[in-house]
Amino acid sequence: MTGVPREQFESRLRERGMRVTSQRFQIYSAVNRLQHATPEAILREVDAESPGLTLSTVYRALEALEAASLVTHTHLGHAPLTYHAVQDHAHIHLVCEKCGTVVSASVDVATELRARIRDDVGFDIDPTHMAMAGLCASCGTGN
Amino acid sequence: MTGVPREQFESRLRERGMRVTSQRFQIYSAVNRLQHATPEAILREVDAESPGLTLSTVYRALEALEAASLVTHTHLGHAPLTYHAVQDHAHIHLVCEKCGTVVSASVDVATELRARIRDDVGFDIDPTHMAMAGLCASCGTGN
DNA sequence: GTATATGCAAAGGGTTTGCACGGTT
DNA sequence: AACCGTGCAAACCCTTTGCATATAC
Repeated sequence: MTGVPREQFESRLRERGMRVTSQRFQIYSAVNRLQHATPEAILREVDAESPGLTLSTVYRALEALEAASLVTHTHLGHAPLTYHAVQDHAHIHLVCEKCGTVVSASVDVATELRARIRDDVGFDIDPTHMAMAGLCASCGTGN
Repeated sequence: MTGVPREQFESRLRERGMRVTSQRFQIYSAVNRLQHATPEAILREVDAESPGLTLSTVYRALEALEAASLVTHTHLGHAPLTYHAVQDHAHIHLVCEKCGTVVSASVDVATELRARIRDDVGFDIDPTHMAMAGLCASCGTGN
């Protein structure tokens, strides 16, 4: 009852000559379950059910899963990297500089910006890869 | 022949009860001189002329200068923070994920995005604080 | 059987902190 | 004279790496 597409998980790894291991699947499942999954949070999540996992394994597994196009990461600023399942990743991350809250916005809001930057500077931005900083609704209004 | 406004430097610090020191002025000057000034680069730059400065002093001075609204920092992703004189800061940083080049764009390109995110999510973004990732002109065209 | 993943522990880069001394006010 | 800033060194957090063992193929 994990909801994670196991076949795709296996084929994407095998296509690249990578091995299917229980750790990788547990980590992949945890990423699918968690919201903004930091390596630490993934470790805790997996370790709660089946102890023995190591942080270095989490890092190496995430690297493998990313190479297999199963997950991506986003830079939130000073905070640790967060990982997402690729299919859940079509959103922009907004981090409040004051309270740290992370809000999501649709990638669509950046369509025009992307076109404009492409025209102006010839640079093709990926607005999901790096969060945008600012003030959230409650912090911005003097609360 | 530094070109750095010394009076403003002094008054902004004094207004906040902070002290004017030679290290702070050297660091502030270096930030004005360098492009994307990392703490390490600032240390090297200042230390070349008058040795003895420490990295921890650089960090603490930058914190002070930032509190005094003389400098700001930008997150470039995995790379160290970069500092800028506030008056030079009105630009967006575009980091190429492939070659690492940092390109600048005018803040104006994000005016509409900012309004849209404010309307949609009530979040007021500061597009200068965090860089945007993507592919630069040469890397994006298959070079 | 062979190559790749894992666990463990140690190292790495960037940043922060504690404390005594020195400089600014 | 009082307080803030500095230098030095150690600690910190996040991430990477080396090496022997275990596991997938």
